[in-house]
Amino acid sequence: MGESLQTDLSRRERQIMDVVYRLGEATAAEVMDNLPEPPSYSAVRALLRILEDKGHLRHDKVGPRYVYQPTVSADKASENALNHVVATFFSGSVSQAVAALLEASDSKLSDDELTRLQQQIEQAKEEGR
Amino acid sequence: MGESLQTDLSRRERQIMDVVYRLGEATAAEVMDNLPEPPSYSAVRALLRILEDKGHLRHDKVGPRYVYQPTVSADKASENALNHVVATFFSGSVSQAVAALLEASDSKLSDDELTRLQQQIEQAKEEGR
DNA sequence: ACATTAGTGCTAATAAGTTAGCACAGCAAA
DNA sequence: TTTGCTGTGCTAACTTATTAGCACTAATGT
Repeated sequence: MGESLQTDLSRRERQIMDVVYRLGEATAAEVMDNLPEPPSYSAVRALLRILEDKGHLRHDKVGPRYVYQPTVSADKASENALNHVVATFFSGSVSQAVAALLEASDSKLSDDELTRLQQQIEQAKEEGR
Repeated sequence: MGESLQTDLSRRERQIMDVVYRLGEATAAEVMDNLPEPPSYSAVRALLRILEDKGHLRHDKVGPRYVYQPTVSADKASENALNHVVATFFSGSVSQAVAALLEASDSKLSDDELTRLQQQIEQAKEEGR
């Protein structure tokens, strides 16, 4: 088990999980507002319940309304998502994926960020010994 | 328009596109072999035709059979996929995403690969001025 | 030429996903 | 309390996705 999100979920369910991860946690109304081709409020609520049934979400009741959160931490989920992309498009090569990430968005990365990355890589090297 | 793959496609359609991207190109039989919970051959062919109708795939006829390829290059598609993950899980921060990539798989990255990455970052810095 | 094999196209049935809309519960303001 | 607002639960319709199965075509070997 592992990368269920990519494989198990229907179109809408995935869209909703994406929104919840983007926001960290979200109410039905917030989810709806952040959905492409927004469906009805009722539809969103139904989907949220289904996702909870399937174990992907849980909710706290805060005030009168439900606030949904992922059951799988953002860390794990992002790791799964990245692994999936790496496997699908980069033959499992993390370094190629990183290269693509840098290339696709070189203008967006500040000098500071690049320097920070270099430090992280340096660190990874040291830990590797 | 842009990141349609993440948003537009149904579960099976997405699975199939993933397989085609993993393999670069594929026949119906190859797609079927690489699908989770493999559906019938007939089902796969139907889906391939639908994906072609929607403009995500095209085929060459090689010998008696069709070989399907993505209409969107792997480069573009991977860029879209990465951007989507970055937006969903890392608030748009490429550097955070790279960090996660390095961390999740530090054991898998060789010293050589890390060095190569550092060079790429160095290059990105220079291009940025 | 003929039979056989391996492929595709298509249509109709089934299954799954999605939606709308009504019923009910809680809370706040009059 | 009663009214109105904002939320949820649920069921039944509906739409879309998925599947099976049969008809057809092209290539291959005899």
